[in-house]
Amino acid sequence: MPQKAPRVQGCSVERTMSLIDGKWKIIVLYKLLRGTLRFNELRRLIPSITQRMLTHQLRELEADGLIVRTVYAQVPPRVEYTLSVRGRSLEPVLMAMKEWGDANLSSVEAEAA
Amino acid sequence: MPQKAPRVQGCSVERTMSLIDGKWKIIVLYKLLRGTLRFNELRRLIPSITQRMLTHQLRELEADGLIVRTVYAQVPPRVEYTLSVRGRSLEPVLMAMKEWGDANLSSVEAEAA
DNA sequence: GCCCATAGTGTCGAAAAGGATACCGTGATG
DNA sequence: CATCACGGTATCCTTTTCGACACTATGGGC
Repeated sequence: MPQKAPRVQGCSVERTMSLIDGKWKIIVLYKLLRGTLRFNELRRLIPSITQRMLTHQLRELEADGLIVRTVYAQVPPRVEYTLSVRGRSLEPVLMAMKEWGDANLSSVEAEAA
Repeated sequence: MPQKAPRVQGCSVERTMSLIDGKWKIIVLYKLLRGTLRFNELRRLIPSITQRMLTHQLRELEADGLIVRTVYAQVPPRVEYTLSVRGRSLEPVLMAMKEWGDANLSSVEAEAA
């Protein structure tokens, strides 16, 4: 691969990781696999995230073209988040993680305890 | 799923992410997919990582049971790192990431620029 | 008039991640 | 005798991450 790295140098795995850095983005993307969600729906699905972090992660995901943010100019504000086509293309990665977690997490915890 | 979460609460994707947090671990695991590597071999494969970070990440991966660290009591120190069985079971996740990166990164960068 | 929900923003500060540099012991090389 | 490579440690520092909390505007319910 030629040295055309614009933001990060390194292999494709390294550059992929730079897009989904932090634990939150993967989780947000995973929750959105099921379909469009509003801001507070995401908050309720990920109880351990704070408002501030969720906002921030959503903005970064939007900037990276992985999700689409739609604002409805209503009296109670309504903002919907959807996976973009590119975001949805991450589905194999997300599903691989979910399946690995389902299959391995309990035993890892038992051994690493 | 019952509330048996020992370290992190949340879904399996969330708990999986807590094991491979940070950009380095995924990359280290990915490099180790090809086979056993020594410390400085890993350093050369991941030029942007510092010694300190590599050491730290390797220790955490070892503590989580994803890699195996073998020390040979030789005069030039020789330490080899190998994926454990559990670490190797992450192969689908790692390969899904690599393939996504290969397929999507250049266009993402073009659009997000 | 006051509190609720929505979808955030702003600020503060702690904690963690990450980088730079120096240092360790050993044996071989020069 | 000085330097090198190996596989790290130790220390210092900056940057980023992340949580807690307060605050915003709007309209509706009480």
